Amino acid sequence: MPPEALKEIATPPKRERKPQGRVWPPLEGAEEGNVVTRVAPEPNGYPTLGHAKGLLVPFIYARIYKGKFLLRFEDTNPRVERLEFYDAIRGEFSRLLEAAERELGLSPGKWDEEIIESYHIPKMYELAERLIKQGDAYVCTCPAEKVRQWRREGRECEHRDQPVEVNLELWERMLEGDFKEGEAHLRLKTDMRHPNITMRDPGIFRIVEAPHPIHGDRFRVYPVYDFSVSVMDSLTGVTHAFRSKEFEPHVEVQRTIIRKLGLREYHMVQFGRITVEGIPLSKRYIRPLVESGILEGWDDPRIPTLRGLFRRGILPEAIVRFFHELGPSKVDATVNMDMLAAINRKLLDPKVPRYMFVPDPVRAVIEGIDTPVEARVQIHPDSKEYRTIVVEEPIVYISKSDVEGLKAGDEFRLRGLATVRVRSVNPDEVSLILSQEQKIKGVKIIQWAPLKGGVPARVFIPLSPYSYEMLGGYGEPALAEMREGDMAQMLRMGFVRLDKRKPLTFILSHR
RNA sequence: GCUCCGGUGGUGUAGCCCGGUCAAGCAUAGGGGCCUCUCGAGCCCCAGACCCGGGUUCAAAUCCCGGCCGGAGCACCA
Repeated sequence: MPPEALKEIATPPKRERKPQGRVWPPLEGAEEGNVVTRVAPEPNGYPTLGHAKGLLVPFIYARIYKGKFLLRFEDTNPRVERLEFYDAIRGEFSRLLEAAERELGLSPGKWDEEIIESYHIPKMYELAERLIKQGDAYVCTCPAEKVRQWRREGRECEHRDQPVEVNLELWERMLEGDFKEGEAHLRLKTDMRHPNITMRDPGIFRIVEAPHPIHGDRFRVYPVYDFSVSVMDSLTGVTHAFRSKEFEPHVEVQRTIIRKLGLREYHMVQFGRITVEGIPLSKRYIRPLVESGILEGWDDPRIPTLRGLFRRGILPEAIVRFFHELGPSKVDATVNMDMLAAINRKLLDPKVPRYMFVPDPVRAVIEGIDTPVEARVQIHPDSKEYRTIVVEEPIVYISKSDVEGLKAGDEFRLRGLATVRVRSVNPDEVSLILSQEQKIKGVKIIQWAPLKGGVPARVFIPLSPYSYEMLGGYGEPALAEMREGDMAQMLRMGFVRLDKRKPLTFILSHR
């Protein structure tokens, strides 16, 4: 019997491991090559982690099935939309998609086409007219309050049965500007007693008297969400329209619109929203914090806007990996930053240089060391490259937290410089003496900075949207050569991104 | 209240549609060990879950019924 066979008998049970890596569930009705998906953000703010899911889920499916992916701006509520947000969305989405191509091999890492919904408003007017002529839509001039109440009660108002000619004329007048905002809207005629209240003659066009960021005052009648998505998705060839699940009750409305217009149908897929443990994701909560100055801005590293995350040093690649692993689940997920951090760390760890930074510095005088002396520190544990630090005087900074608990006789090593023994500890100065035996193994190794040449720096530690900690101290001279945006690991502290050079300020990404 | 959707280890997910191969996979967090002139990293190991109750079946995480719990929506916003 060959030894391998024996071994098999001896240790049989080990089951084959299933293939690693996340495999996404198949998309209903999808076939390779015929899938078209889209992301449809409203340019009304800076995109957040929540938007990243809305971007990545349809993108990933589009690429899995070698289909098309569209970016469509849903800019049909001019009151809240601003030009700067179109660009912010383009910019942040691009970084994510490029990262998706690099990380997951989903190519091409960009959208295939950009559509701005507001340019299609004239087409939507035509369709509205068609609905009116078919008797499927009517102009209602009831006040909002009454409509709300009657919808709830399932009552039909007097406008519902107006003749087509009257509706046509009222519609014309809406377009012409005979009505003010709120005075008239076009409603789809469905069923005022439908169990799903959103289905009770939903409004499909309304008047908005606010300048549009692109078109100014060209339009005053705008389609309502349910109408514009349905029409746009159908007209642009979308096969699978993704939405976070709060839109679920609208599926029926949208399907009805499509059918009444005789347009092409498509799949509607819902996915769950994500919440970051304790951190507000929605603009509603973030905005007041920004406006009150509690946050530095929409790119504050304490909030999960994409720009905030990037500024904090979370790589777009990490965000992409994160959502790829989360999958398209319909369950609302509460995630903690630990997961994102863990992914980011794995990306950063192999390629980011190491530096020494001493927060809360305390002077340490070393007896018995000949200065000047050159310390050699490894730039990265896996590399053979070293950096030298010139120590001109026998005095270095070490961190207060390392000093605490030290007592005479304790031994530790100043990384790359010397192994030392404690002679005495005073509140603002530690007295050290060079150890006889310069051992490295078995002793605690700590970071330090030279008294002369040490670079003042600080590290911003995000704690919550409302709080942070700022650690000041000295770092090794090489910190002065870093460029804004560079990533590094501060030894025994964590990964940081250089936020700005004057004063030298790092942001702690995570440990 | 009404409509819809979900409930798999501490957390997030895979599996469920097409019952068996699930003594349930992966990740993260937790515990232990090893390695390392940093570490909360890496490597190895350990522990940890199918909401409850019925039913169908030789067989149920998977199908059916009931319950419980959770989420979303109920705007002339998206």
